[in-house]
Amino acid sequence: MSHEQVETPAAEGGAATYDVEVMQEKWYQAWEDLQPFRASDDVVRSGTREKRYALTMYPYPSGDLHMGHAEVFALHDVIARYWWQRGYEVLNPMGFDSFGLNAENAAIRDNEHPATFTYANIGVSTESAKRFGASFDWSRTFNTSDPEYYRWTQWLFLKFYERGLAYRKKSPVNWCPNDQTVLANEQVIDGRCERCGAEVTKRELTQWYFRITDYAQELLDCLDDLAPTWPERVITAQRNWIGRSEGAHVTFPVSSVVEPGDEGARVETHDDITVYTTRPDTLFGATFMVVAADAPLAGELVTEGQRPAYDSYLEEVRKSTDIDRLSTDRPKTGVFLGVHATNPVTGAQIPVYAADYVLADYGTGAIMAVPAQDQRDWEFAEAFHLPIVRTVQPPEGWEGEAYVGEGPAINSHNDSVSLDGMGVDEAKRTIIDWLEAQGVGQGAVNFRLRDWLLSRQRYWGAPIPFIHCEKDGEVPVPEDQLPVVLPELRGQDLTPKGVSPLAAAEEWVNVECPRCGGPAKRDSDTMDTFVDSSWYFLRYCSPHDDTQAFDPDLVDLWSPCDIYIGGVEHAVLHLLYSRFFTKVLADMGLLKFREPFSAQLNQGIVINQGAKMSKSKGNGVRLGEQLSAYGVDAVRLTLVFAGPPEDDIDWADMSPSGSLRFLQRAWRLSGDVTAAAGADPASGDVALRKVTHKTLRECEQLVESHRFNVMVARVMELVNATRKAIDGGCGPDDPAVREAAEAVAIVLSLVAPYTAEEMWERLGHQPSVARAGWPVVDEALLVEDSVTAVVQVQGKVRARLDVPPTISDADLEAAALADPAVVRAIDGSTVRRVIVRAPKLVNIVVG
RNA sequence: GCGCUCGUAGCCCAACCGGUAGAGGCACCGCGUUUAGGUCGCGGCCAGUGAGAGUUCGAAUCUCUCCGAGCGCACCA
Repeated sequence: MSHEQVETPAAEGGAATYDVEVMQEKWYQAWEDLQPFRASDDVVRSGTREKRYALTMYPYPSGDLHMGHAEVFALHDVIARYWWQRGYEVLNPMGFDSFGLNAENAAIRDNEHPATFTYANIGVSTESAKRFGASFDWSRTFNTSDPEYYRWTQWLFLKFYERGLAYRKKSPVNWCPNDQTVLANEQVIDGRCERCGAEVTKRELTQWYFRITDYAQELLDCLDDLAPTWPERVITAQRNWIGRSEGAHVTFPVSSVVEPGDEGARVETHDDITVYTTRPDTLFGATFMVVAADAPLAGELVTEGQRPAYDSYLEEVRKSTDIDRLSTDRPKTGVFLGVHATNPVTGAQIPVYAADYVLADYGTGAIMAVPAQDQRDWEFAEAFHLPIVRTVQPPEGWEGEAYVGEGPAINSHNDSVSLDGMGVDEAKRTIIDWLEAQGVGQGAVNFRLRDWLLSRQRYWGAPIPFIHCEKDGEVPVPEDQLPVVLPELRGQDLTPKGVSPLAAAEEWVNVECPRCGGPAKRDSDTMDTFVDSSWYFLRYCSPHDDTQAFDPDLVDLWSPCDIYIGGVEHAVLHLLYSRFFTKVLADMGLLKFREPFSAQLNQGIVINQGAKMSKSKGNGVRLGEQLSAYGVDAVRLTLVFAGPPEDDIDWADMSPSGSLRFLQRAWRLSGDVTAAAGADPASGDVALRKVTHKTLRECEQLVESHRFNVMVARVMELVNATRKAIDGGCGPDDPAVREAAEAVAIVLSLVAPYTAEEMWERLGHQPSVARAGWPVVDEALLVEDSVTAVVQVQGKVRARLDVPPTISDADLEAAALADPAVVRAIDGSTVRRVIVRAPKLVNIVVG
C-alpha cells in the first residue's frame, strides 16, 4: 500500500499535500533542533512551572520496537503531552533495562559479547522511538548495563548489606534448568520460569537475599493509600502475594519417644516443635503433626529406625517439580518420623510425620494437623488412618469433610481451660491467652511473602560487590573500588554451567582480601535485573551525576512519579521490588517519600485475530510495516482510539486506514481556513465556538480520566463540525473556524504529532504545536441556549420540547401537559403523578 | 473450587448522580463530485443492552439467579 495523497491549494506555510513520509522527515529534523521536551530543573525549582513526572516502564532492548511498545508509548504520550500543553514542566524520561539473558544467549549463539547486541538494539530502538514521535527527554537516558549506572546498583547493594537487608543463606531454591540459574519466588509462575517457561526444580544453594519481609507489613498497609489511583488488580495481586495472616505459634514438646515395633526402647529426647497456625482455636483437634519433608527439622527428628524410609521419601520429594507438587487432587503422601509430640492442651501423644504438603519455608516448616477443620489434614488423616476429632460444630445437615466455617467450639476443654460454646474468634483469643499464660505459645502474624533471592548464576548483570576470604569471610568491596566491572567474556565463555561464568574468569575472580590482604575470590554471581529496575526511576532525576546514585534534592523536586504506565505482568515483580527499595531508601534518609508511583495505568496488549501474537501462530503484526503503510500518526491514532487503554487491542478489528483518512480530513481544515491569524474569535460564529469550547472542556476531563478513546471521538466531532461550518455554515473566513481548527491541532498534538505540527504551521504559527499551550475554555460558551426536554407518559417518550436550560419544574410541567402529543397519549386518563426533572425530563404517570 | 471484572448494532466502542439507548469509527448501501477508480462531500441501513426475575414513575446502569468470556488466587496451615 502506498501513501495516499490529497491535493489542496497551497496555504501559507506547510506542504500542499498530505505526504506522510515528507512530513515525518521534516518534523523529525525540526524536533531534533527544537528539543521541545527537555525537562528543566530550574524551571521547577524557581516555581515558574509546576512539575509532573510521567514514567513508562523502560524496555528491554531485545531488538527493534514492536506493536506493544508502540501502544504504551502512544498512550503514555497523550498524558505527557497533555501536561506540557497544560503548562506543567514534564519529566518524561526513557532508558533501557539492558542487562539480561536475551543478549547473553544471543552472544553465546553467535560467539559475541552481550554488549554488542545490547547496544546495537538500544541504538535502533532509540531511533525508532524518536521517529515514533514519543516525547521523551533523551538527554536523560541511560542503560542499566553501563558501568556508570551499575556502579550505583552495587553501591546500593552495599548499603542494604550495611543495614542488614542483604544476606546470604543456604536454602532450597528455585532453579531453572533451561536458564541455568536460580529464580526468585516472584519469577516462578505456576511452577514455571517466568522468563522461559521451563519447569522449575529445587536446589539446595547458598544465595544472596534482600530482606523484603522486614517491610511486609508496610508494603501491605500502604496499598490502602494507593488503592484510589492504582489498578485494582495490581492492589489485589500484591495483597495476595504478601499474604498476611494472623494466628499463633504453639510449642509441642517432643517427649519420651518410642520406636515402633520395639516398644521398650527409649530414644533420646528431642527439642520441641513449634508450629504456626491460623486456627489456634482448633488445638484440641490436633491429632498429629506434619513437618515439611525438606525442612532440616525433619532430618533432626527422624529416628534411626525410620531414617531409611524418610530418606527415600525425601529423595522422591526432591525430584518432584512445583508442577507436580501444586497439582490438585494429588493423593497425600508422607512418612512417619518415629517420634511423638505432646498436644499441650490435651496431653495426648500425637505422631509426627514428614510430608510434602507442608512447606519448609513458610511459618516454622511444621504444622499441627487438625483434620476435622482442615481439608488437607483430613485427606492426610484418611490416607494414614489417623484420628479425626471435630472441635467446631458444623451446621445442621453438614455432609462435607473438614469444616472450616464458623460454629461453636466443641470437645475443647481440659482442667484449666474450656472453649466449648465459643465462636471461632472468641475461642482464638481465649486459647492464645491461655497459651501465653502457660508459656507454650503466643499470638503471631505471618506473611506469605519470602525474602527476595537476588543472586544469579549468569554473566550479563551487575556483579555482586563482595569478596570471599577464607579468613575474613564475606567482605564488601570498598566503596572507592566501585564499580566492580564485568570481565570481558564472550561466546562460549558464557555457556551456562550451573555456576556463574564469572567464576571461570581467573584473573578477575582472584583478588586480595580488602581486609587482610590474603588471597580471596570475588563473588561470581550477578544481580537479578529486577535490582537494576528497582531504582532507575530515581536516576532519571540526576542521570549524569557521577558522585552519587541520585541527587536527593533533584529526586525530591521531581518525584514521586505522577503516573506510571506499564504492563500488568509486573504487578508483583517490579512494582513490589520498587516499592521495597523506595521504603529502604526513605529509611536511609535519602528520600522524603515512601511510595514511588502515585498513580498507575496498565495498558492492554496488542493481539491479532483473537490470539496473542507469536511466531508459532504466525499472526505477528510488524510495527515497521504498519508505520510504512499508514504512517506514524495513523498507527498512533489507531492504538489510542481502539478502546479503553486497559483493554487488549485486536489489530484485526482495527482500521488504520480509517485513522489515516481522518487525519487527512483534519489536516485539510488547516488549508481551508482563511480568517487571519490572530483574528478575534469573539466576533466569530457562536454555534461553532460553543462546539469548540465544549469539546476542549470534555477533552480535558477525558484525558485526566484516561479515556483517550473517547477524547479522539470528541476531536472527530469537532472536525466534522468545522467542516460543516466551512462548507455550509459561517464560511472559511469566520474567526470561529480558525479557532476550531487551532483547537483541533492542539488536541491532535497529543496523539498525532506530525499532522498536528503540519496543521499548526499551515495555520501560520511557529512550531512546536506541542508547546503551544492548551486553549483557555470560555465558561460562558459552555452554557446551552436551549435543551431538549423529554416528555414520557408511562415511561414512553411522547414528546420532545425545546426549553431554556433554566426552566422551572412548574413551567416545564405545564408545557409538557399542554403538548398535543402528550394530551393524546393521556387520552382522558387520570394523571396520578408527574415527575419533573427540569430541564431534561417529565414523566407522567396515569392510571 | 474461591474471588473479581465484563457481556450494548455485522465489527471496534460511547452513554455523568438510575432519566431521550448512540457520540465517534469500521464495514455495507445510495446520491453528488470525478474521464474512471480511489479520495472528498452528503445521506442511509443496523441493536433495545447475554437470559430471566426484582426494586423504581423510570434500569444498559441498582439487587438476585442462570448462561458466556476474561483475569486473579488455589496445599501458605
